[in-house]
Amino acid sequence: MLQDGYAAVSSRSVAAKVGINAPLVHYYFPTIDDLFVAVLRRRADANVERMAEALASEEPLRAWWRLASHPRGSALFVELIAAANHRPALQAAVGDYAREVRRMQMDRLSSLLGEYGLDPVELPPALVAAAVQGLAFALVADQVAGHDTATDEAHAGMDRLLDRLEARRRAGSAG
Amino acid sequence: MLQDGYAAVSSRSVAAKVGINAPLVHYYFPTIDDLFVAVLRRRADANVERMAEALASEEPLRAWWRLASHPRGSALFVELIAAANHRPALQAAVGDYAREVRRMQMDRLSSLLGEYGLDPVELPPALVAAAVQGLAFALVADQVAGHDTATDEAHAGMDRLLDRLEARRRAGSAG
DNA sequence: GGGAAAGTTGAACACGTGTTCCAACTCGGT
DNA sequence: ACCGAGTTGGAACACGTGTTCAACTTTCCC
Repeated sequence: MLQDGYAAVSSRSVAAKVGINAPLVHYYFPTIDDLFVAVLRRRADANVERMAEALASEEPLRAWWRLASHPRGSALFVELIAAANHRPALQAAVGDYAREVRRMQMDRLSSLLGEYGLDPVELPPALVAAAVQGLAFALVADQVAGHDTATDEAHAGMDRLLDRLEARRRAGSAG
Repeated sequence: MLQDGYAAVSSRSVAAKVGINAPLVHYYFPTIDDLFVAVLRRRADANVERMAEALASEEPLRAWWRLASHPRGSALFVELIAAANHRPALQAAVGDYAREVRRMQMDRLSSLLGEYGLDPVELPPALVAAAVQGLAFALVADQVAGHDTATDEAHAGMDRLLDRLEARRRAGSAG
């Protein structure tokens, strides 16, 4: 799926990949949509867990960013989101997942922004959450597509920004 | 394409849409890839122009944001980017376009960040550009997919943030 | 061991796809 | 009138798709 895009996923192609034949994948996943939804759910559940850990960790923002900007993980979600475009069942599942994660992030941010020295009025949680996620997606998407859009610079800039923010939070909690 | 996703675009479907039949679309666009590339280029050229205007306008950041967060425009690009996944020719064209736009944005930002009272060291142009674009994409994508991820809140927050930034720039240029 | 349940397969159906070939048509210029 | 270039349409090819069906094999329980 990461190699050839979601469009290359068919009952026969995945059957060949795992050494069985087509009808058997329909035995386990009656519909191809079911297959996609299962893949999404598996990955989504794992990610919700990891996101919870990240947000509860020592350096929440950095951990969140590391998770969000992880190439393989995000690339798969990009693919699934694209596939969801014309697959209502998958689209609904993606929506559920997006809503859950977004809620987690916003809840945590509401108490976290102050610690990082950010004004929650100037930068509301909904905006920060969407920005972090969107930025990560943009960078990952450009990276996997091979577009040369200064992603290195952006990544480096984000790392430095995180250094400063996490330092500010440490200083605040210490003082 | 916006209704049914890029996967619904076939020689026959577009032929039916314009009241001709399939071989004729191959007469004009020998390959379906050519069709996609043509659509991309048309839209991309228009967008490059609009982006140039936006960046040169009275309130560059707000204009940029308005352009980037425009639902129909961005939704089409989301679709094209997804389609590009397994269409090398289209992918290359998307890359060219992304690179051009990103360069425009970064060039302008390098002289603009200071005017907005932002530190170009703390927030390098590459990061800001990717963030704006990524945020817009995330919001538009969630919106068109119907995911309820507090996009209203995020939009409102961004509007207020832009108000403050543009005000700051006005004040700076006046004083 | 027997029989039921679970698992697995080959063949096929109907369909939509990109694309090609060729015949037909339109239409402007001479 | 006619001819040639540009344009359009019908039919078809080979292919991959989702899915179903009936048959076969394996596994497991009694």
